[in-house]
Amino acid sequence: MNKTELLLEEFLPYKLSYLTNLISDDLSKLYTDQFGIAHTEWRVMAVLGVSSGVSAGHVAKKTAMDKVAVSRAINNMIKNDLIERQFSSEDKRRSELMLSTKGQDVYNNIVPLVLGYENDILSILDEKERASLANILTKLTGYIKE
Amino acid sequence: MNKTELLLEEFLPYKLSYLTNLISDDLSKLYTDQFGIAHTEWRVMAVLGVSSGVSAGHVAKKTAMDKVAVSRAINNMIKNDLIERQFSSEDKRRSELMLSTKGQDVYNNIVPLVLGYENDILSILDEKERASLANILTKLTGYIKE
DNA sequence: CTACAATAGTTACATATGAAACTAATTGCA
DNA sequence: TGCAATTAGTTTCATATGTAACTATTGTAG
Repeated sequence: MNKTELLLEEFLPYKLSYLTNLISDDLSKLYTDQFGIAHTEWRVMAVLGVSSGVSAGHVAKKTAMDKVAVSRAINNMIKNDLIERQFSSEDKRRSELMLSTKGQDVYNNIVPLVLGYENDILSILDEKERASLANILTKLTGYIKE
Repeated sequence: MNKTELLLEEFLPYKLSYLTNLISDDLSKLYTDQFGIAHTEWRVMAVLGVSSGVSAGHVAKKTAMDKVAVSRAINNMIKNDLIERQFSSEDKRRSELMLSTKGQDVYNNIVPLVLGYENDILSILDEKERASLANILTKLTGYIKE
């Protein structure tokens, strides 16, 4: 028996989007208020924190941001001494990005905050629910991406 | 044992946001491409589709949009004959909104499309997983809103 | 009553975002 | 080779969004 009526409160895309926005707002407080890092910049930073030397294109793929947004974030972060960039000697188009000392320091400060936040919200779920959530999100994501 | 390292792929806020964006992009294709309805406008429409005569403020609460966005969407939709507005006789500030005949017609066309989409993506989950997902999202949302 | 606070909605401005066109470098293949 | 197609990243422009200030109306304390 399929639904024929649309109630936002019970509509999965709406519920997902609502929760995502709540979390996203909370998180951005953590890095924007205290470190002046914009949302897009944080995502770039999160990639460079684990994989140094990668290109802007790689960052775009990892963050699911478009290349324009990534380009802007990167140039801004370079201006603010958070990132260092060189261009590959084999392919002068390709950038090689890494966090600067300052960037690494900011990153080291933010990571525990955001992990702490994740930990906090996951605390109302039991072990089984957490696993189930992760599993379901992965399943849905995989399916939608075809 | 808490994590001390941040891997985007395993970070709940990221996973949620990623999936939400995929779904949101798919959905917006359904109403933007075929009906020229913008994302914010669709959310307004979704509220008016089930509760007619409500105010802009009410729509804002239901959709979790801010009042400026709602105001803009409404005025645009009025311009496009999707919505009719009168102002309450008791309180001349408060608007009373309803879908126009055209708006109702567009709504009637979109609802089955978005419900069909929801149905489609939920099809890879079994009954238990669906219930679990709904339950967990509600739990998390409730907790974060305090 | 009157004046001040609160509320509904709009406008203005500043910033963010996305699509498309562009530059520069590299690759591929006739 | 050498020229078209591809790729990495940037710039431009048009649109979207959020914050704060504003208008109009209603509520309320004195």
